[in-house]
Formats: sequence, structure tokens, C-alpha cells
Amino acid sequence: MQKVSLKFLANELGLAEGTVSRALNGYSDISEATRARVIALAEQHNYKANQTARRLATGVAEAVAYLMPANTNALSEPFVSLLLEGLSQSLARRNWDLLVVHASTIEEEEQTIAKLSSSGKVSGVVISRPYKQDSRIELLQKFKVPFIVHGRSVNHGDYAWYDVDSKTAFMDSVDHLVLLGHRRIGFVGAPTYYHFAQMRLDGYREGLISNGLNVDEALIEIAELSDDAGERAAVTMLRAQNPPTAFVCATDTQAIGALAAIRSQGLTPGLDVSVIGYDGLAFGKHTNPPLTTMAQPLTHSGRQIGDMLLAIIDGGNPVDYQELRSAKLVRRMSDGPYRDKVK
Amino acid sequence: MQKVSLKFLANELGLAEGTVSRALNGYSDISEATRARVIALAEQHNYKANQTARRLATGVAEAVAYLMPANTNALSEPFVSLLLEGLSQSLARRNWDLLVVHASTIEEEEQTIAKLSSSGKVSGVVISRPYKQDSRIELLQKFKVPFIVHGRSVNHGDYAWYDVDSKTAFMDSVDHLVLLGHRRIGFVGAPTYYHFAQMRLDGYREGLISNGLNVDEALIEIAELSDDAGERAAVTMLRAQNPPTAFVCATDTQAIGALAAIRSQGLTPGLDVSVIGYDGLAFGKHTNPPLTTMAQPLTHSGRQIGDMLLAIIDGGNPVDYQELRSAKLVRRMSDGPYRDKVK
DNA sequence: CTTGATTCCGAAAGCGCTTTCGGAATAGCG
DNA sequence: CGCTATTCCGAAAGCGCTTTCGGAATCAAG
Repeated sequence: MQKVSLKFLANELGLAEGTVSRALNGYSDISEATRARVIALAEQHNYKANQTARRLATGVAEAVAYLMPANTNALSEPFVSLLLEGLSQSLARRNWDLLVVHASTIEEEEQTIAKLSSSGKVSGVVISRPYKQDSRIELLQKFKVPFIVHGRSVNHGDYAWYDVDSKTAFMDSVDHLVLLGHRRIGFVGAPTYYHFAQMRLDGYREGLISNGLNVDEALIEIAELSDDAGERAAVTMLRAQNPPTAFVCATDTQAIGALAAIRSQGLTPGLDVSVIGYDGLAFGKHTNPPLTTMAQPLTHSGRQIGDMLLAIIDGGNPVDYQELRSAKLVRRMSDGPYRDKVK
Repeated sequence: MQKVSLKFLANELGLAEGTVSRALNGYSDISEATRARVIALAEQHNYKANQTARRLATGVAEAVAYLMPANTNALSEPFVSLLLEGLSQSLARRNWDLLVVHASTIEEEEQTIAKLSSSGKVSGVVISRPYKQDSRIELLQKFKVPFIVHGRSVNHGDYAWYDVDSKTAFMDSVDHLVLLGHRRIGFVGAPTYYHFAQMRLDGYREGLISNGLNVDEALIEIAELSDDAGERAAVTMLRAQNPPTAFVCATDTQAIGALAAIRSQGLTPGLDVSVIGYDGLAFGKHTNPPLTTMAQPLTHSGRQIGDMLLAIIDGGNPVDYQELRSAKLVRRMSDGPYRDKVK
């Protein structure tokens, strides 16, 4: 399986191993003539340096790890594959590897980080969906592992991250709904230990306030990141005294649950009560009705994140790599003007 | 970042490096007393063997690679994350790594395989969605890399695979539709260079025949693996002379396109014309109407595949690791009895 | 108490590559 | 033509770990 080594090439060419190595690695103390010979033979035999040996010798892992989010949910996954694809593309340009590691609990994740950093397997890490206070981030900092977080925690001043401004996005959602005449807008939120959840809630609140509306705590429900949980949350509010005529939801997954909730109450989503999701997931086009949502740009986020990580590994200052993108409203059919049907 | 090495432990304990190594690796020529001492100190310092050095010394990579399917599509991705999760769980039990590599074209994939196998980075590979004749499989065999394919190619007798019997699934779909009174059943297929696409088409055909129905080539359309392509294919058939009253689709993604197509013709999917998808994707619950589909069991497929791969790497005979699961019908709302509305 | 068998550990040779260092051969210069 | 700069390459020392081999110490058996 493995055969053509440096030694082989060296023997074949009558050169020393070290010379061949330097020729291949672009050292300047090799004449162009012999470099050409070396390269020719290497290509002829399809030589690929043994990565493992190379790593050991250089001390650089030439690999980064992606920590898959712990509580995964079949419906919210699409972003993982997209991210992975972009990441691997970015890394591929340097011939680096992408490791995927998964941990089921936060403790496991911490252990994983400890192991990763001390085993020297990777020279960088990316994590997703940080908590408000994220022990993983602290660990990463403590171990001095270059990393970038996909999202942000509360104190995000001193590390690198790539995030979407979901607070503004939710203010925009509320604005949009208010413009449509809605006054009672419910919020289906996510557990606020996720920082993104907190920010979306904040955006919702501020949106209300900036429109001169009161924040009614009865119109706020926190739910897990699943369609069913979103549905339950929406049902609760719909059945209450003074139900909302519109919902903004922390995730598309929850939003489609809200759609179901509305129908289950004999109402028509998009007509009787509006819902706006967040994420811009592709399948939102096919829900009933198609879901209006705040779409985040995740097409190239993977590559972007990969490039940022590489830059940091190269010695860049993490603080210089903080990127905030913005989401934009994709109107489909689940939002509409206020109608006095709900009561 | 890296500090506690074998040498450090050895010095600390007054032992030779080799001794410490053997103690840690369970060699029998170490007294239980010193083994205990070694382990204690190792744990105290949270020692993790440098994987790279270990790999170089042992020659085993302790890692496997997953080749992400080339033409990925946002809607069909969920299975990737699920698969990855299972795979990494399986590997984690041995402390092995999971590499994810991505290639955009089949040529790139071939190069990637060549590189993977000659660089010795991984001791096994898993690929998805094979073609009928799959050059990747041939390469993998040629390089003698242990691998398992998620799916099958035409000649699948001599390697390991994990697949779902989609041919039978499609026969079942047709049976189901026939039972509902349908006689003109359209087929939205996938490009038949994918073996799964061929098998699903075969299943469709045989299902028709076994029910005494003719195979009408006008009722067969091949489309790319996207919702839009599925929609176009379905529209074409719906507009034809003698349109179908039901569709079976090669993938859920295409099926939801078919749903849209039906609506676009002023018909009601599930009522006027039925559609059955394939995959069992979670978001099928939320389409309009909820999609009836043949669900494949992919919850644990990742772990299963990981375990199989490990077994082969351990010397198992690939031929002993061929697993065929079956899909089962999940009735939601997109299928219904034949009604003479279409005409 | 001797001898042969065990038990347990140290020493050393790699794994395949990188990188530093020094020196032979060549070139440049006055 | 002698001398100092260059140019180019060989030799060797690792990177951190594994594994074989042999031998000292301990044991059991005669």
C-alpha cells in the first residue's frame, strides 16, 4: 500500500534523502537542475510524502477539527453538511485534513477538546452554536489552540468568530410584522443558554419596544430546537387569553412547528396568523404554506470560516477575525396583513 | 500545547521510555506493580500519546475517511450529518479519527482516493451513493484499502456494503398505489448512472408488471436530485396526453417537487394525484400535504457502517459484511385512492 | 545450592520525513 | 592566479512513540 518513499527516490537519483526532501519542499539551496530531476521522478512514481512522518518531523498537524453540535436534530442538520463542505474545500487548498468529532454531552465535548489539544492531532478547531458562557471556548483559549467559533458567546471580544447578526434580524422581523398591522406578536424562542437564542429574544424585545409596543411575557415561550417543541409552544400561546396574531420563531424548525400549531387550532397560517422563521432552510419553500424566514448566508460560510482559521493558525490575531454577517428577509407565504380573525 | 511526553513520564518514574510505553499498551511483560504506577502518573498528568508519533511507529493510521458525495444538494443533506454522527460514534470507541473529505468531481474523488491510500493517512474509507460502475470502488480495491460503500454498485459481490433494498421498496410503493386503484403511475427517477436510481426504476417496472400493468415509457422521467428537477419532470408528465394519477419518486426531494408540480396544474396532491417519495426525510411531515414515503432506516446506519469497516480493517472478509436493510412505507397525506379528476 | 525457566525491564533500532550544519565544488573578484 | 563568496549537497540529529532483543534478577525445581 505504501512503497515509494523518500529513501527510494534518493537511491534512485543518487542523492541524499534530505536533499530530495528539500528539493520537493522548495528550499532555495537546491539547484534548479536537480530540483527538476527530483520532481520528475517523484511525479513519475506518484510520490506522496507520508503525512504522518511529515507531521511528526515538522510538528504541525496540518489538520483541523470540527466539533459537531451536541444536540443534533434531523431537521436542523442541513447546515452541518454545508459547513463541512465549505470547510473541507478551504482546507483542501493547503492539503490539510478535516476531522469531524462528535460528543453527546458538554462534558464529553470538553474532554474531546482536551484530548485534541494535548494529542497534537490538529492545529485548529471550529465549534458551532456556542452557549452564552461557553466552557469550550475557555478551554480552547486555555490550551492556546487556534479556533474559530461559528456563532458567538456573550464575551466575544477576544477570540475569532463568524456569526450572523440575528438580533438585528429579529428586530427586522418584528418591524415587518408591525408594518403588516400586527400588534400582538408571539415569540417562539430557543433555550437561552444558547447565546444565539438570547440574542434573538433580545432582538424581538427591542423590535417591539422600538415600535412602541409592550413586551408581554405571556407572548414568549421557550422551546427546544425541534418542530414538535415549536408546535407545543405556539399552541400554548394560541390557546391563551389574548392570543398573538403573528409569531417570530428562533429557528425555521420551530417555525414549521408553529405552522402546524396554527392549523391545529383551525386557523390558517399566513392568513389568520403570520409566522416568520429564521435560518433560511431550503425546505421552507415546501412547507404549508411556504415559510417566510430570515435567511442567513451559509453558502460560503464554511469556506470563510476555514480561511479565517487558517489565517489565525498562520499567526493572525484572532481579534482581527470577527465577522458579522446579516440575514435578510425571504418572503414566502407564511406572513400576511393583520386580520381580526383570531380572538 | 504539547508537553507531557513518554520521555517525561519515564524520567519521572525512573523507567525507560519503552517500558512506560509497554505498560500503557498492556504488554504482559510488565509487572502489575509498575504498570499501576505508570498509569497513575499518566492519568495524573493527563498524558495522551502523541497520535502522530504512534501512527508512524505502528504504521496504522487509526483513522478512516468519509468521502462526501460530490453533487450535494441542500435538501438531501440530512443523511450526511446523521451518517457522520454514527460513524464518529463508532470510531470513537476505539479512539479513531474520522476524516471528512470532499471532492467536486469524480476525477477529484479518484485523485483523493489515490492520495489517501498512498499517504497512509487512513486505514479505511467509506463512500456514499455509488454509480452503477464505480471507478472509486475499483480504485479502492486496487489499492487494497479497506472500505465499505453506503449503497451498492452493479457488481457488488466482492466488497462490503450497506444498502437499503430500494428495488423492493419501489415494488411495494407500486403495489400500494395499485391497491388504491391507480393504474397510471408515473415515475420520477434519478440519473441512472447512480445504481440506486437504476434499482428504483427496476423496482417500479417490476411492480407494474407484477400487477399486470404495462410499462409506459411516457410515464417515466429522469431528473436530477433536486426539488426543482422533480417538479419539472412531474409537470411534463402531467401535461401529457394521458397523465398519471400517481407518482412514485426516487427521492423525497424530488417528491416534494412533484407535489408542487401537481398544485401548479391546479390539482390537489394526495387527492387528485398521489405521490410517494423515498428516503423518509424528517421534513416530509411538513410538506403540503405531508409526504407519504418509503422510509429507510438511517438512524443507526452510521454506527453500523463504522462497525463494519472496523471489522474489515481487523482482517474481516469484506464479503461477510454486506448488509441489506429494507424500507417501509410511512403513510402521510400525499397518497390516496384513485379519483377520476385528472383527464 | 545449582540449574533452567520465568519475570521484568533497559537499550537500541527504527517509522519516514525535516532541518540544521558544515564542507566540497564552483563562481566571482581584484 | 590566489582568495573570498556562493552554490549546492551529504551527513546526521532528531520528532515521540513502538517493538524486538537480550540480560539481570527472581523463581521453581532437582
